[in-house]
Amino acid sequence: MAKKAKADSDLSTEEKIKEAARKVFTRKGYAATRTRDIAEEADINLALLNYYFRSKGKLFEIIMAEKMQQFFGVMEPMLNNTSTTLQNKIERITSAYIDLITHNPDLPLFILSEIRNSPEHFLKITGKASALFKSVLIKQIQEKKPDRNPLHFLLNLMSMCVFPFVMNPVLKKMGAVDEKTFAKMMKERKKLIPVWVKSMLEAE
Amino acid sequence: MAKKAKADSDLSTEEKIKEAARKVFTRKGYAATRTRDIAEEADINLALLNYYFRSKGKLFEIIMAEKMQQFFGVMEPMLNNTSTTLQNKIERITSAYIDLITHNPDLPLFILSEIRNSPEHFLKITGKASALFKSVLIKQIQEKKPDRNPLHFLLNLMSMCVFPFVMNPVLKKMGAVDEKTFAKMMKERKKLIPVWVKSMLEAE
DNA sequence: GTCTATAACCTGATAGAC
DNA sequence: GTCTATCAGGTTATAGAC
Repeated sequence: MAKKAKADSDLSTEEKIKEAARKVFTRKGYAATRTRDIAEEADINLALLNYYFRSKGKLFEIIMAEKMQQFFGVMEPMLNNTSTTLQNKIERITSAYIDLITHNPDLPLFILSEIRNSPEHFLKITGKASALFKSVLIKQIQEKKPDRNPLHFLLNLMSMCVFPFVMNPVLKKMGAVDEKTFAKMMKERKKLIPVWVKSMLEAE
Repeated sequence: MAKKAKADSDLSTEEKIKEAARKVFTRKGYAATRTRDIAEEADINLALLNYYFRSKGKLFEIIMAEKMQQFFGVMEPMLNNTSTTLQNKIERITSAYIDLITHNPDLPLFILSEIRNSPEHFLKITGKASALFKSVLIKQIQEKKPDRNPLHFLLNLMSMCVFPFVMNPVLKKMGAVDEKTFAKMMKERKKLIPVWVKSMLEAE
């Protein structure tokens, strides 16, 4: 991720196709995407897509795996870090999610809707739950609220970070926010969400 | 909504098609849905779909309008109610959203992803923002936190109610929750979310 | 590796019999 | 109103020339 300044024409054909596929698949979803859209976006001949990736489905699987890693990878480095406080972990996760999705606004809706439809692509995430529940992060939450399912708080954290981006297109079309206001709000939320989560963990 | 016990065979052909369209469209989205899927689900002949609704697109518009009303209608009755406290409004909105989506699990992802793709279907929600910002609900939030954009709190409320349902398929596939646990958690959240929102409004 | 042309298939929609 | 048969158009994928 050091240098992303390369123009499309500097990339190999294969990478140009992948870059175009990332863009089109995440924006429109698998079903609404035509291989022609990808070819056009990549500025290459349609036949080359099949030459490099065999099929639309194969290309999709590659992009999907990549995007799932991106989306779920945010929490991973924080799970078993024993040298940070819970509050610090929450701050880092908040910041990482808001930064990631700010630069990939289509990511959450893509992941969440494609996972629901395609029963094949998450063999890679299956079974990660045990690792989650044995994590340091979960233990730190349980110390604060031993009688409550700790998933509640993880869900709240993710909800408040991710869901506003999912609502953003709707809010815009309602005229409730413009792009500038939304960006400003999400920047504010980097500070606010950790405060809110803390107050939730102390509530009742 | 008094009696939903009618079997499919009791419904008119037109209503059977609409019922099937609700199910298939909300589950798979517009692009991934084939008119043949709907016909099969409705147990009718494919040609009848066009006989009653002219086209796939026309049928979709009907279902979409219905579903948008369902989704955004939840908040409407609370917006300008002058005889309830903020806390009471939050409790009612929470309860209404969780009940609605419990019975229509595919609703949020359907609304949110179809709105992003189709630039035609929300002429009906466009411009509702002014009504929102002039509402009693917003004023009551501003009384509590005058210096903060009140949208933050509405977003938090919706996030915590809606987003867990959107994550549910993922959580299931990870093995993080089973159906029973999830249902139990969402029932708990009816009580918890209002408490959490209250603590957020008093934080800092 | 890249292109053109086309095959093979799928999907929405309709014509016309009943 | 409902059915069968079929058309027209679009989409993925490949064959074959360069």
